[in-house]
Amino acid sequence: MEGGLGGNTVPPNSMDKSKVLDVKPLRTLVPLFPEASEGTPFVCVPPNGPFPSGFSPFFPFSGSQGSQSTPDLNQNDFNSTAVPLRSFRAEPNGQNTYGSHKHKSAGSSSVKKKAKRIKDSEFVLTALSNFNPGISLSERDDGNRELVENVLLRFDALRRKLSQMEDARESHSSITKRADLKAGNMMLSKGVRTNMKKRIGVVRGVEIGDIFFFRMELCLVGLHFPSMAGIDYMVNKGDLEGEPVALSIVSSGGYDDDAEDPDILVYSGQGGNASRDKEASDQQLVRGNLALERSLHRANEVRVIRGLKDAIHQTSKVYVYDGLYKIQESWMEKGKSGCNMFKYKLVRVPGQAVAFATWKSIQKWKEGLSSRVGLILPDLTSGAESIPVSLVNEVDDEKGPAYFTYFPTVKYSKSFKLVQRTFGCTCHDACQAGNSNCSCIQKNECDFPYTANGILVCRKPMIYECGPSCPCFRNCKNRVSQTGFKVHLEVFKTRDRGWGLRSWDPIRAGTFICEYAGEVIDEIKARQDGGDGENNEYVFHTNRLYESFKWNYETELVGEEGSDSTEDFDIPSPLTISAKNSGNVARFMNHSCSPNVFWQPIMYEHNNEAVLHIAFFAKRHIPPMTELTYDYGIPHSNETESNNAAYGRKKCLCGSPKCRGYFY
DNA sequence: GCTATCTCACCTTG
DNA sequence: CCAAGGTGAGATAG
Repeated sequence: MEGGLGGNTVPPNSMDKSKVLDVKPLRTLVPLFPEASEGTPFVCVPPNGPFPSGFSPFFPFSGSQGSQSTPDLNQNDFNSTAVPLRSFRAEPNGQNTYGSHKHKSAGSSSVKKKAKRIKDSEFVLTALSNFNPGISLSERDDGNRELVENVLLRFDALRRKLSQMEDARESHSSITKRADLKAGNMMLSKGVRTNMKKRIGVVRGVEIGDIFFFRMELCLVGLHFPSMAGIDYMVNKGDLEGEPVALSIVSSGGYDDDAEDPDILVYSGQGGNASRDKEASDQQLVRGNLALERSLHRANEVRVIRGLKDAIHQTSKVYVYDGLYKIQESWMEKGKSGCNMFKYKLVRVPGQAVAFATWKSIQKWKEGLSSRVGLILPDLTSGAESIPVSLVNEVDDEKGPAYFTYFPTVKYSKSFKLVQRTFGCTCHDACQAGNSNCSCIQKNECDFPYTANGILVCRKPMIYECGPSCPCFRNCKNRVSQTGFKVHLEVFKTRDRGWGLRSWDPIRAGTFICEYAGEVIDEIKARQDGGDGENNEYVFHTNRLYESFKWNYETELVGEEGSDSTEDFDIPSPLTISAKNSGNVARFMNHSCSPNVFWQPIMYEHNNEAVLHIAFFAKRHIPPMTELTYDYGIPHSNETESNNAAYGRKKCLCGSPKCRGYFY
């Protein structure tokens, strides 16, 4: 699923590709491509192949009682490492020594220690005293895909909320702005975590190619525990020698360890750095360095997490889980300071899904050092967006989707106006998060809807942005969805679902992706127009039934009263947008029953009229080259019955374990 | 031998 | 560039 670039290029069920056109900028052309009845993106083919690997069978955990038997099918972590480590054998008393905290009672030692640790931060303790993490003790030890995603989702929701609260405070500098650490601490202390048991090799539920944006996230899902240190290891006291074993490393680019080959990593040992009150010194063969040395001899697999600069937020970092490596050799060399440094050469275990290699390729495409295979058009928007959108087909010889006019936003025809006369704010610089006088912020229940770097904090029935009618600066932070998309998108041919949309850049949860552009039409007219069902593609409806999901933070975690409100919102005025003739990249987003993108209504002023837009945001962190999908929803039953033809059911090929089997 | 507490270093983050 | 910051290994004391 994730990071699936390349792979096997099996030609799909072949359609007639002979009617392919010469390639010209799409937006300027009149539609002349085949009838929608042919070459429609939503062909009905039985799903081929099994579910994506790493998806353990669906296992609901929301029931808070601890279901003891976590399904453990093929992911036996010890088997898969295939390295018989003596230190892993049970001790005489049958206990696996390290990390496997004993479940004597709810107040096990580690929990007690945590509680003590945060005792001075009464905010956390009082707010959380009755909190039920919904994760059983056994699930805390050993995770699965569902749990990992759940933990990451909850962490980020909390982190965004804490960021928002920090942003709103008066900015005297003494206040710490480390929402990531605070959120991480709260999660850990309340047991919202998984894979707590330290282990060599595979971590259940974490897939190769998964991305993270904070070191705390690595810790919460059990991939790499130290919040700063680059080497994680464990010392097994049952082992006579008491030798440490390296488990995982984070390569953050702090030391220059660059290799051409993406399967090779030369990693520097830890320590010896000069700091404010310390001279550079020789590295010592202790801690992590010792563990890596021992792991070289034991030949155990080491997880590698590669830290890279985030393409969208230049100042921050992305971490990519790049799978298992083995240490091939180690040596010592003089660093820049003239002191001794340890070096470890790690080689990727063959046969694993690609991850970091994809990133390397993308980097080369961007720098123009290598050309994108299957590239049809470098920019199908012909410059209508500030960032080009590639059109690519690596699968067959179809030369492009049916023609349409590229139009970057939503068009309201004169006869149809969803408008109310309102006015924007009166701020004369950039609207400030804590400014209670800004009327645009007031409309958002006095919460600034975005964090300082433009990430959506919460889903809401409506988000009010500052608009063209507001006198505030154009770079006001409350204009996220109207300043064009920031990720490098690509329209590509999928294997069995027509054309799809994906991104070259890694995308954080809450990132604005694009809006749904097109012509606003009447729902009734839409039904008439869409008479044969096939024409119903490229239409977006707000008034369908959507599967509910939880994305916002849990109110009890930040000490707010009241139970969490539902996130099933109604749109007061239903909106139907047709992108059949003109639209933007959003029209290529396919349906999935486990989508990674959701939509959010946004309103802002234009010529003193409030206009509604539909904006798409990332539901979770999305690795590069992962298809972007959202839930198309289900038409209300009276419509499906009376208008079955217009809302033709299509077989769903999303492949998720929760697949409903069809979509509309 | 065990635990509680302290100190320090760690490829952090904005 | 810097300072606040969480974690856990290791040291020390009881």
